[in-house]
Amino acid sequence: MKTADPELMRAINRFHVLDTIRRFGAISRVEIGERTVLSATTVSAITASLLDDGLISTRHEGDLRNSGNRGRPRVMLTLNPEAARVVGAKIASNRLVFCVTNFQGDVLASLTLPVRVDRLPVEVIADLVEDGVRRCVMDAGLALNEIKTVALSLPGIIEHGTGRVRSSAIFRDPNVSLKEAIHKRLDIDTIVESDANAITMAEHWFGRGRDCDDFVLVAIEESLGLGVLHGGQLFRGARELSLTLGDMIMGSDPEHAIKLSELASERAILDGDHGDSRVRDAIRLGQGMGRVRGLIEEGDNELRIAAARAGSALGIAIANLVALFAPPRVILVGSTLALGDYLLDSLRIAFAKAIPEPLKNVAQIVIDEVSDELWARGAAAVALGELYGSPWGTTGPARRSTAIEFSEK
Amino acid sequence: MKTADPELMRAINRFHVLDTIRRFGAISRVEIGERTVLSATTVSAITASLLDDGLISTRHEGDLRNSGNRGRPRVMLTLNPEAARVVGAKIASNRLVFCVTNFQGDVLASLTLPVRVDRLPVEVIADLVEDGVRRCVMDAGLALNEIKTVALSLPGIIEHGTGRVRSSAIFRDPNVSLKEAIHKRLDIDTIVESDANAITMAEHWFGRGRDCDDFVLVAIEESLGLGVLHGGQLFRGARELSLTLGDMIMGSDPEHAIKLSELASERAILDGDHGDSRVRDAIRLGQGMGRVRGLIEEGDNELRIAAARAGSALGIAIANLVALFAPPRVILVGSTLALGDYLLDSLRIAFAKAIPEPLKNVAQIVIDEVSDELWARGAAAVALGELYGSPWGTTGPARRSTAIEFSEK
DNA sequence: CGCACTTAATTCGCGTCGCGTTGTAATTGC
DNA sequence: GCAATTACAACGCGACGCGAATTAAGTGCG
Repeated sequence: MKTADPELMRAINRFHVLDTIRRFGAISRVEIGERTVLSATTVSAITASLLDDGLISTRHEGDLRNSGNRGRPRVMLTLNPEAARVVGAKIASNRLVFCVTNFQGDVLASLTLPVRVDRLPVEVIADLVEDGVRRCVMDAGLALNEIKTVALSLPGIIEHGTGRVRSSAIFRDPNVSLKEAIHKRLDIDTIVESDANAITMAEHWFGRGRDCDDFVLVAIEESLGLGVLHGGQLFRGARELSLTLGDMIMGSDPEHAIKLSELASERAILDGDHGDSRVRDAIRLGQGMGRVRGLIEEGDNELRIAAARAGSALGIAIANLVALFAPPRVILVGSTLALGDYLLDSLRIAFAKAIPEPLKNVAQIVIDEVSDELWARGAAAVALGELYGSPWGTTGPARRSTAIEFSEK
Repeated sequence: MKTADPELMRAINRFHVLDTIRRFGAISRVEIGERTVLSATTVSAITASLLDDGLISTRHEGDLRNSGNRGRPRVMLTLNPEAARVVGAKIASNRLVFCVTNFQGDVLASLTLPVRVDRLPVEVIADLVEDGVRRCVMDAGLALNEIKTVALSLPGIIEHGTGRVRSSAIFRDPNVSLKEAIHKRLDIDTIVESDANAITMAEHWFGRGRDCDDFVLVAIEESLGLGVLHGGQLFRGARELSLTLGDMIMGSDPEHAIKLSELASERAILDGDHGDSRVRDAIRLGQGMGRVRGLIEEGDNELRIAAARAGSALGIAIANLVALFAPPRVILVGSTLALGDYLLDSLRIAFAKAIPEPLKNVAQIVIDEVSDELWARGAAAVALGELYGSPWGTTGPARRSTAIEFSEK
C-alpha cells in the first residue's frame, strides 16, 4: 500500500481537478469546486499550478454569457490541447490502426494499415508499428519528438507494468517484450495495453461509459476481450495482467471443455464456411462479419445458426460476468456486432435466461458499434491517463510470480 | 471518488499502522516504521494517538531480549485486546455459529446452535440469532453493552452497505433487511456480510492468506461462495454486492443451462442418494460430506461419480476465475472439501486442463479445511476491520440501482 | 456617469500532517 | 562509572486544505 503524505494528497486532488476539466470541458473554478467537493481555495491553487505547467488554459467568454448573470464572470478553464501529444495504436491480426491525439484526446490524425501481422516475427511487427507511428505523426504535421507517449493495444494477456505480452493471437511466441522492442525503435515512452482495456478507456472517456465509473466491457472481435472499470480506474489483476474472456470454459465436463473463444470468436462463427472466397476476402479486409450478415440475409442457414450459437454463449458469459462483478453496466463492442440481431437476439435470450433472478436489475447492457479509430484513441487515452498523473500506481513493475502448487491444510 | 484532505491522509496512515500491529503482533515503533515506510516521527505520533485512545498498549520485554542487542531496548506495542469486543456469526442452513472476539480477533467464546433455520420466516431467524448472540456474549462473561458490533455472515447475495439480503438459500423471500431486524433486537451496530467474504477475511487475518494481499477464495458448501481480496481489501462490486459463484452457468447452450451450484453444491452431490437415512441425518448435523466420503469408501460408486463431477466443474470454474482475476493465490475452503481426493483429484485435473497455458503459473491453489468457528471469526474480523477505521469507504450507502435495458448505438 | 450590488477568484491566517534534525532516555560493554 | 549504542520524543520546517476576509470584474439602476 502507498504511504500517505502531502505529496500523494496533492497528486490525488490534482488528478481529480484535471480529470474534471477533461470530463466537463470548459468549466469554471467554482464549478470544479462543486464537482470535486474541494474548496475554492484548493481549486484555485491547483488550477494555478496547472496553468503554470501549461496543462490547462483560460478562456474568457466575452459573448456566450448566461443572460441575467450578474457579478464577476467566471473564467472558463479548458485542457490545453497543445500540452502533449500521444500516439495510440490498435494492433489486430489483419490491420494496424494508429491515431495521434492532443492532450484532450482529440484525434489529430489517424491511419489504418490493412496488413496482416498475424504470426509475423516480433521484429517485423515492431518495424511495421514503427513505420505506422512515424507516418501517422507526420500526417498530423508533427515531429516524433513532439510525441510524449505511444500506447499500443493488442488482444491477449498483457502485463501492463513491464509491457510484456504473455500471450496473444498476434504473436507466435509467448512472453514478447513488445514495449522494449518499440521503445528501442522510437525512443519514446511506450505503454503496452490489452486492446480490451484500451477500448474500455475509450468508452469511459468518449463513449457510452462517460457517465459511469464502474462498468464491464466485453469486446467481441477475433479474440474476446474483457475490460473492467472499477471506481474510474481500469481493474487490473494483482500482477497487472489484463483480463481475458476468450479462455472462459463453457461447460462442466473437462473432457469436452470448450472455450468461449471456440464458440463466439469470428473464426468460430466462420468455421465450416471459409470455402466461400468472398468471405475470405472480406475477412482479410476486416469486414468479415458484415459479409457474414449479408450471407445470412441471403439465406445461409449454417452461418445463421453459428451466429446464434455465438450469441447464446456470449449471453451466458455476460451473465456470469454480471454475477461475478455486479457492474451497473455492461458495454458490448467489437466487429462481431456487425452481425446485428443474428447475434444479439440469441444473446439477449441467453442472458435473460442465465442471469439469476436477484441480479436481474443490476446491469444495464449497452451495445455500441464503434470504429477502429476509437480503439486506437482508447490506447491514446490510456497514455494520457498516465500523463495526467493518476496517483493510483498504475505504473510500477509487476510483482514476482509464484509457481503453482497444490498444498493441503 | 474521495477527496483527499489531511484527515484522509491521517486515516490512511493510522489504519496502516494499526493493521501492521495487528499483523505482526508485538512490534516496536522502529519496525512499524520500516514496514509501513513511514518515518519514525510519524509512527511515534500515530502510536501515541492510538495509545491515547486505548487501542494499543505497550509491553516492556524485560526478559525476552535478543542477545547482544545494545542500546535502549525497543518498547513493543500490541493491540489492546480490551479495546473492543465484537460478535461474529455464521448463519448456515442447518446451524448457527457464533463467536465473541476481542479487539485482536482472539475468540473469547464460541457457540454452535445446530438448528435448521433454512426457509424459516425472517423474524424467527432473527430471534434465533438474537438468542445466540446473547448466549455467546454471556458465555464470554460479558454484557451486551460491551459489544461494539455484531457481524452476521450468510450465503447469498448481500448488499453490504444497507445490510439487505438480496437473495439467500436461508431466506424464502428476497430483499430481506436482516441488518435492520437484528439492530432492532440488539441495538448494536450490525453488519451483514456474505459468508464468503467473511471467510475471506478470516483467511487473510488468521489463515492461509496472511502473507498475501491479493487472492481469490472459493467456498464450497451448500452454496458456492466467492470472495476476492484485492489490495488487502475485499473487492465489492460497484453496488457493494457480494459476489457469487454458484450462479455461474457451466455450458454454452441456454436450453441446457446448468449452474455450477447444480453440479458442485452438496445438494447436487447427494442428489439421487438421499434415500439413505444415515446420510440424511448426517446432513442435518452438517456432517454430510464426511458421511458421503465414508459411503464412497464403502463402495458407493454413484456418489463417487457425483463427487468427481463436482470436482471437475469446480476445477473449470476456478480456472475461469484465474483467467478473470489473475490472482496469485486461490484458496479453497468449505465443508465439501471433506470429500478429500474424491473431489480434489478431478478438480486438479480439470483445472490443469482448463487453465490457459500463459496463466499456468499465475495462481497457486491452496486447500484449507477450516472449522465453522473460523467463519464466524471471519465475520468478526469484518467488524473489526471497520472498527480499525479502514479509510477506503467500505461503509456508506449502496448506490441507486438502474433498471436493465437494452439500448443500441 | 456613478454607485450599490453580485459573484468569482485570490489572499491571508490557522490548524494539521509528515518529515528531518536535535535532544533525551534507556540500556550494554568495558 | 563512562563511552557507545539504540529507541524514542520534542522542535521546527514546509506543504497542504480550509474558512474568512479581501480584491477583482462585472451588472443594474438612479
